[in-house]
Amino acid sequence: MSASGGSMEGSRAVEDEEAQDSCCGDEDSPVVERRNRSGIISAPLSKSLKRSRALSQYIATCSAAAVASVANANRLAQSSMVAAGVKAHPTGSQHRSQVGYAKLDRGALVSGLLDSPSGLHLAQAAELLRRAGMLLPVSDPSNVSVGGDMETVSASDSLGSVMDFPLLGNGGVGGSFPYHPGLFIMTPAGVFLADGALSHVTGASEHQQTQSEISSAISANGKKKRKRCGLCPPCRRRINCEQCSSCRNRKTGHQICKFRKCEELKKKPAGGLEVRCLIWSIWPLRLSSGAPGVNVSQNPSLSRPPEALNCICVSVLCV
DNA sequence: AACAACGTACTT
DNA sequence: AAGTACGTTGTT
Repeated sequence: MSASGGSMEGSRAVEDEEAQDSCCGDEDSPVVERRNRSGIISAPLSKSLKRSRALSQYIATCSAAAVASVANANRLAQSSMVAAGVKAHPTGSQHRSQVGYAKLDRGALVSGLLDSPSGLHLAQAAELLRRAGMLLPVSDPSNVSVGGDMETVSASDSLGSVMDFPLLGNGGVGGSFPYHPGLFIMTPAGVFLADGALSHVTGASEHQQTQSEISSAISANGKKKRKRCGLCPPCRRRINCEQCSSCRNRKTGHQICKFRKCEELKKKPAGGLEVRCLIWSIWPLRLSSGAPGVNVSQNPSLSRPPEALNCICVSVLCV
């Protein structure tokens, strides 16, 4: 790149700063004044954002809080389902989509997660799934049938099936992962498992601890303000440029610096809530790496970016 | 579509 | 209460 010019400076500055952050980590290190090439000082954001972690940590170091969050989300999602008049039992098509978890290669997904542009949620999802799979035995075969006759799945059935998501297949000690993909919901606050599937492994205190977080992530009327992701380059930028229109018009505009505007918040919220199903989030990873049984050329819809898709189960939960 | 201004949720 | 910043709406 030999391009130079005034308009490029801003984005280059962001990239430079991002490069710095990514190599040094952004953990709770002492506040050290850092400047990017444009001389912009990095300053702390809110406390909540201080706790952001490097993506790899979401894979390598999983906390018990993740499991607690899952348990709390269970109840919430369950009540949502009840409100929507939806049963937690899988439908026929859902049943078909469950078979075949075990065929998948776990390592490939994990590496894919790490490479994902929306890595945080995917990494969280991966860890969550792995943990849940290790913690729990298959609960109720009549409720969720997994790991059986996967060979009966047709090519057409593979559209939107879970057979491309290895973590759902090899959960660990217990063998096949016992939860229907529709039970997973993703929110800006993380990935959650619905339908009380984990309620028996966590205590009431943990339940209460994260209840407020869940409520924040999924409010009843959907008008809750979204929060910045804290991980994208703009979010990691820590000082206003003081030159963009937002900075210049801060008093009247009430807008964050344009260089700090979260990439996620720039996108339109899907269906009032930014909730996507794990499956669709991981989808492109498997497509790009040659998902077994998936023929993109015969199914053009498969090549759509996951951002444009919302999981069916999410629609049920949020509509 | 980009921008500006305002209302207001949320945080400190 | 004051400051910050997201969501919405009107204007260009």
